[in-house]
Amino acid sequence: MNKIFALVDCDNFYASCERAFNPSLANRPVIVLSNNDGCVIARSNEVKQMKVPLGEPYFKCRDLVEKHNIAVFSSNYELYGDMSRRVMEILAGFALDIEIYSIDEAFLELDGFRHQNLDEYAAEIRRYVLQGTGLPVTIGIGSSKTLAKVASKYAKKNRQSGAVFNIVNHPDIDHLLEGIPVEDIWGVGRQYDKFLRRHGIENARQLKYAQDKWVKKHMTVVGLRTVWELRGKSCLELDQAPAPKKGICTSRSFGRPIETLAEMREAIAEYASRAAEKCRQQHSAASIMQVFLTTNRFKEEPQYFNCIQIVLPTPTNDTLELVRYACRGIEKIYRPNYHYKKAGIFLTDIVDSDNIQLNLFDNYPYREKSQKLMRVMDQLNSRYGSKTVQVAAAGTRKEWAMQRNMKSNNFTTNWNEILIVKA
DNA sequence: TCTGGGGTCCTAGGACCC
DNA sequence: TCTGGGGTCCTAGGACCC
Repeated sequence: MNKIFALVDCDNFYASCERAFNPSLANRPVIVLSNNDGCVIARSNEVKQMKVPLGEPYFKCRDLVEKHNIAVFSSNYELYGDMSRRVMEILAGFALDIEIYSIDEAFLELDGFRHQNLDEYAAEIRRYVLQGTGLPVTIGIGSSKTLAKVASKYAKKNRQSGAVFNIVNHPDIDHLLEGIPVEDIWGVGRQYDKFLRRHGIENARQLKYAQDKWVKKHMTVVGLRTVWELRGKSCLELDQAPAPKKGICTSRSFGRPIETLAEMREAIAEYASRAAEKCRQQHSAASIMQVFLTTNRFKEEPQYFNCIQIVLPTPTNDTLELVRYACRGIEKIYRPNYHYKKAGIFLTDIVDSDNIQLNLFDNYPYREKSQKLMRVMDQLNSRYGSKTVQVAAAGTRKEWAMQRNMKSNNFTTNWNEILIVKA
């Protein structure tokens, strides 16, 4: 029997999160910017209609912002992360199996509910999420994850048909697929779009009936799975317990160019401690650390990029240890007289932290003590907000830190910033 | 002035082994 | 002239996702 998947997708997630706590935005166009207030990464429907593309540099749409009185926000990941958690909690109550696919999307397996009216069931999910969080969602239902994605895309593009679209028993799926351009299919990016169009495949229906052999040859087994999924044959299982990450990256552009080693050391210490935190969160330890820095490639000035790989004597997730190696690394690749734009840390060769092979010549005498310290640090930061406790090497003034001049409050995670309702 | 950040999977080809 | 056959592991690069 065919499976049944639902894709629940929050509408304009970041923009909607801002709206949820600010009723005056209800009828005002909203955009949310990337780190450093660089690019537009979320747009309310009004802004989408103005044809502001995703990823547009902010400075290029300033005029439009002014003209249409668009509300602009720096990204507030603490808020979005917490709102996401709330949405997922509600969704988990509606299905036996759920895959949290991204911050604003989840797949539900609805096989067990096939005897119900799925459209009504989905509408009910939607009402609950809206009531519980203030966030609108769109739900697509299909017999494979790819078709569920297609259905949700269709619902978003054809608003008049509602925020729920069920493709499972659609009388003429092929006709519907004909109206879906290939680049709208999950798994078809820019390159494959160009390639397919060169070969006369322009919509989902044409891809659905492409030859298996040809697809596999040019789009690997990944592409072939997409094609089979379009045919309604489910090839992608629900992934309920995501594996720990195999690489952990923390990198950011600076609020202003860095021109001294001292500041660069601070920044890299901060990124290293953030990477260590992420590592501990998933109970991992890293065997290799890469440290990199770069100038601004958009500017016509001397360019420099470099990267150094450090093999750690013993796999570790210890902030103090990682910060020490990171600083040593950056000192080796730092060259004076450049304007640096960005730096970062990449941890790889990740292993389970409960299962670390200690080095016979382990030169870190405080390992056990330090682990206790890390636990306390993590607890404090989780309870009182991130960076309540941090390493001194990361500095205190941080004039290089990213700019978030238009950030909203952390309404749900910080008592001091909670929403106040006036009588 | 101003251009984000963090991941996954697959394949081809080279090194190396017996 | 002729120069095996079959593996595995690793890496770089290319595609994709949000």
